[in-house]
Amino acid sequence: MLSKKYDHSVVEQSKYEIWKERGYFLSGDKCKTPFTMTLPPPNVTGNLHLGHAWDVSIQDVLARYKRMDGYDVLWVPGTDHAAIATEAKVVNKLKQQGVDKYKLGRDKFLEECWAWTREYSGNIHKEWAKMGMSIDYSKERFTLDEVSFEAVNKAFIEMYNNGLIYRGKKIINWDPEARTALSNEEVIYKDVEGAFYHIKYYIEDTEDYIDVATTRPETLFGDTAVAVNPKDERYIDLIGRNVIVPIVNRSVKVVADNHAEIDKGTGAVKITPAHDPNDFEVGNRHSLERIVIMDETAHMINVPEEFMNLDRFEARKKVVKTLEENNLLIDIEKITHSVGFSERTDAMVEPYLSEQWFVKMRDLADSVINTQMDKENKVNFFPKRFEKIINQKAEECYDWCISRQLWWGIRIPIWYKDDKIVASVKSPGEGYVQDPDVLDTWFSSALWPFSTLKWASDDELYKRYFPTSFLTAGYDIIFFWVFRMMFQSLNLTKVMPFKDCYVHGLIRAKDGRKMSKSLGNGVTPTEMIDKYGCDALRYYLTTTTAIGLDLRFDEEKLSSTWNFINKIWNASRFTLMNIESLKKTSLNDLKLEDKWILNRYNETLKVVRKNMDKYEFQNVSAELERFIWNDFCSSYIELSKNKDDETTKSVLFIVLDGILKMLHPFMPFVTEEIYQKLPIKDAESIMISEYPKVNKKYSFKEESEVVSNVLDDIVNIRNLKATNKITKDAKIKIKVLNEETLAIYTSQLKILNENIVDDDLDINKVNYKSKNIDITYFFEGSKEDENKKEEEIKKLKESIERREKLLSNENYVNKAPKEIVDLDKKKLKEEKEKLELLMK
RNA sequence: GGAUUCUUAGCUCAGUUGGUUAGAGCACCUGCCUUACAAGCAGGGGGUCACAGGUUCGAGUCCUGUAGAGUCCACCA
Repeated sequence: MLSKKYDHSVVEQSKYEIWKERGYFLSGDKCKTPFTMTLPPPNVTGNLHLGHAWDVSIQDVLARYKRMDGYDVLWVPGTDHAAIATEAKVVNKLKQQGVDKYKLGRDKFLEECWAWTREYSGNIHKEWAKMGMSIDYSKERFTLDEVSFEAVNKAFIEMYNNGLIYRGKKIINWDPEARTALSNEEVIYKDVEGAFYHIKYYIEDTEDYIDVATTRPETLFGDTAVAVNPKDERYIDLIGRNVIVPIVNRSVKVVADNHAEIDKGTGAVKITPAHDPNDFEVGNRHSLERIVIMDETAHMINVPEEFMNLDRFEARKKVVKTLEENNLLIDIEKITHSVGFSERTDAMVEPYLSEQWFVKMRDLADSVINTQMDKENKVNFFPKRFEKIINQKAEECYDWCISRQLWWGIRIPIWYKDDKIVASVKSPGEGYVQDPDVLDTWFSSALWPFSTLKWASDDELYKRYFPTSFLTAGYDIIFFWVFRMMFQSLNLTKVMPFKDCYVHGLIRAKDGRKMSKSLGNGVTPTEMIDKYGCDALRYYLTTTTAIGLDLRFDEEKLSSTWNFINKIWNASRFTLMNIESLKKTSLNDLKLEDKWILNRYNETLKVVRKNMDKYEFQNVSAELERFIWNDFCSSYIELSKNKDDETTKSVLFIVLDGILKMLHPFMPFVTEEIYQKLPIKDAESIMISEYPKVNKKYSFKEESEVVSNVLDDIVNIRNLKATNKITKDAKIKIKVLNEETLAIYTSQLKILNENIVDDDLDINKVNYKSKNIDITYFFEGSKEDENKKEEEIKKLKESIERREKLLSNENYVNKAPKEIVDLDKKKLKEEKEKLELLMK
C-alpha cells in the first residue's frame, strides 16, 4: 500500500541505482530499431544549472518514451574538456597559490588540469543521477579521451589533406589574458563608454592638419596610412600626399579607399593594418607596411622608449597626455560604442596579427545549405524557424580560426622541419617538431555525434547507431555547435548527424531577466529538487512552454506541479486500495460509466501519442491533466465508489496503469513507486514496460456521449442547488429517461431515496430539464434564481438563431468540412430540443 | 542595417494543416473537514486574444501595416 503522504524525497530514493544496476539504461537489443541521442556534453568542470536540467529532461522524456515504445535506445553521455574555460579556471587557481602557468610548464600544467577534471567530473555524475537520466554509462565519452582523440586527429588530417584546413597570417580576435586566438563566436560585444579622440595629422611640409578621429589613439604607433573616401571632396586634394603621424613623426601616405565613409567621424581614418581587421584589408589593397605594436599580452612593443612595455590602457592615457601637451589633440568626444570581450576570460579582445590555423568555410557552409533543401536528408528543426537561421548563418560565415595558444586540449597534428609541414598524429621522423597549439574545443564537439560512436575506427557502434535520431540544444549554441556538427558531419560522414533537432529557449527569472550569478536571481536544480522533487521539476520544465520559447521560472507553478503529483498519488492510493484483490482483468458487463472512461482513456492516449511524436509536450500535459484530474479523479473514481465488482476493478486498473505509463517519461520516480504496487504488472519495472497502445475495444462513442451529457446535467443541477442554497434534505421529484444513467445522477447528486417524493409540494421549487432528466427540488427558504430559467432560454434562443443563420449560409454548408457542418446541425437539434423542454 | 520572437483572464502561460460560444495553473468570490486527497472537494466571477486594415462562409490562428518588449547576426575608424 502507498504511504498516506506523497514524500518526493522518499519516493526518489534508491530507484535510480536499481535501474542502473539492472542495466535498463544500456542499449544493444539488435531485434529493435535503434533510437540514438548524444547528450550535449556539459563542461566537465561546470555545475548543472536549470538550463541543463531542462535540456536533459527533454531528452530523458524521449529516451524513456522510445524505450517503452519498443526501440533500442542509445543515449550517449559525456563531458567536454572546454579548453579555454577550464584552462582559465586552473590558471586562476594556480595564481591564487602564487604559481604562474608559464613557469610551471606544459606537462605539469596539464597534470593540474587532469586533477581538476577528475575532481569535478564527480559532480556532473551526481547531478545526472539526480535528474534521473537514463543514459548508457557504458558508452560515456570525454572530448579528450582516446576515442575523441582519434576522431579529431583523423578529421584534422583528412581536412588538411583535402585543403579544407589551412594556415594563414591574419588578424584574429586575441584574448591577451589567456594569450590565445579566439573564433568570432567566442567574442561577446558589449556597449561601453569610450571616446572619439580627434587628433591632428599635419600635412607634410605645411602648417595645415587634418582631423583624424579614433577610439584607440594608442594604435597610432602602427599607423601606415590615412584613408579618405575617393568621393570626399574635402580631402580630394590630399590623396597621394603625405601626413605626419603624431609623436613618432612618421610620414605616411593619404590613400583613397571606400572603407572611409564620408559621413562617419571626420571622414578621415587612420590605418593600422596590424591591429584592425578592416585596416588590414585596406593595407592589402594599398600594399601598406604592417607594424606590430603590441605583444601577446597587449603590452606595447616597437614604440618610442617612453611607451615601451606599457599595458594598452596605460599606453592610451599616456598617448592622450602627450598629444595634449604637444597641442596635437583637438577634442575628446564621449561616445558609447560596442567593444568585444572574450567569452571566457572577459578580457577586452585585441585584433592581433598572427599565424593561425583555419577551416575554410565556404564549401562546407554550402553543403549545409544544399542538404537542407533536400527533404530526405535534411535536419528537421523544432520549431521550424531555426532552419532559416541556420541557413542565414551558413550564407555569411567566415573562415573558422581553430588554433588556440592553450595547453588544455587536443594538440594540432602538424609537424614542422625546416620548411616542411606534415600532418600526422605521430612524429614523421627525426628532427620534426609538433605545432605547440591545441584545437578549439568546438572542433572536437563538432564531431560529437559520430566521434562518440567510434567513427574513427568504423566501429559496429557507428554503423548501427549513426546518424543519430534526435538532438536538443538551446538556441544560444546553434552557431557554436549545431551548425558546426552539421557541416563537419556532412564533410566527414556524408550525412547529417541527426534527424531531428529540438531547440529550446533560455531559462529566465520570473521578472524576465536572465538568471545570473551577478544578479543574484539564480536558482539551482538541486535546490528545487530538494524542495519539490525531480519529478515535479522535470514535468514543469518540459511542459510549461511551447517549443523554442524562453521559460520564465516560476516557483509557484513548480509548486502546483507538485500538487498535481500529489493528486496522482492520492488517486493511486484509492485505486490500489480497491483493486488489491484483482488477479486478472475482465471486462464483462461494462457499465455505462466504464465504457465512458475507457473511451476517454483511448482518446487521451491517441492525443498523447500524437503529441509525443511531435515533441509537443505542453499539449501532452494539458491532455493528461484534464483526463487525470477531471475525468478519472473527479468523475470516474467518484462513480466507482462503493462498487466491488471485478469489472470496475479491472477498469480502474487499466486506466491507472495507462496513466502511470503515459506519465512515466516525465515523472519516472513516482510512477515507478506506484507501478510497483499494482496487483498486475507486465514488467519488473515500469521503465521497461510497454507504452500503451490505442485499443479499439475501448472505443464506445455513443455511450460516452450519453455520460458526457449526464455529467453536464450534474454540473448544472449542482449550480442550481448552490445558487438556491438547497440543502441535502430537500425533497426531490425525479424522472430519468435512461434507466442506466439513474445511478450516476443519484450518486453524484447525493440523492437519498427517502427524499424522493411523487407529488408537487406547496413550497418553493426549482426544476431542471434535459433530454435525460427532469428533476424538481422542493426547498425551504427564498428562491434566488427567478431569472435563471429566463436567462437560459434567452441564451438558447440566441445560440439557435446564430446556428440557423450559419446553416442557412450556402457558402458555409458547401465549403466547410462535412464533420463541422454535421456537428452544427446536431447541436442545433439538441438546442431546439432543450428549448422545447424548458418552455413546457 | 538584416533577421527573428513575443503581446491572450489580475499574474505565469497553453491554444500546430483557419472550424462549436477561447483554455489551464495561481490569485479572487461562495459553500464544504463528503473516510484517496483541506497541498483537497463542489460551484462561481473574470478576456473586443496589443492596435488598424485585408484574405475567407469562418481569423487568437493566415497576409500587410503600426506600436511596445526581447533576442540573434552584421557594423561600430
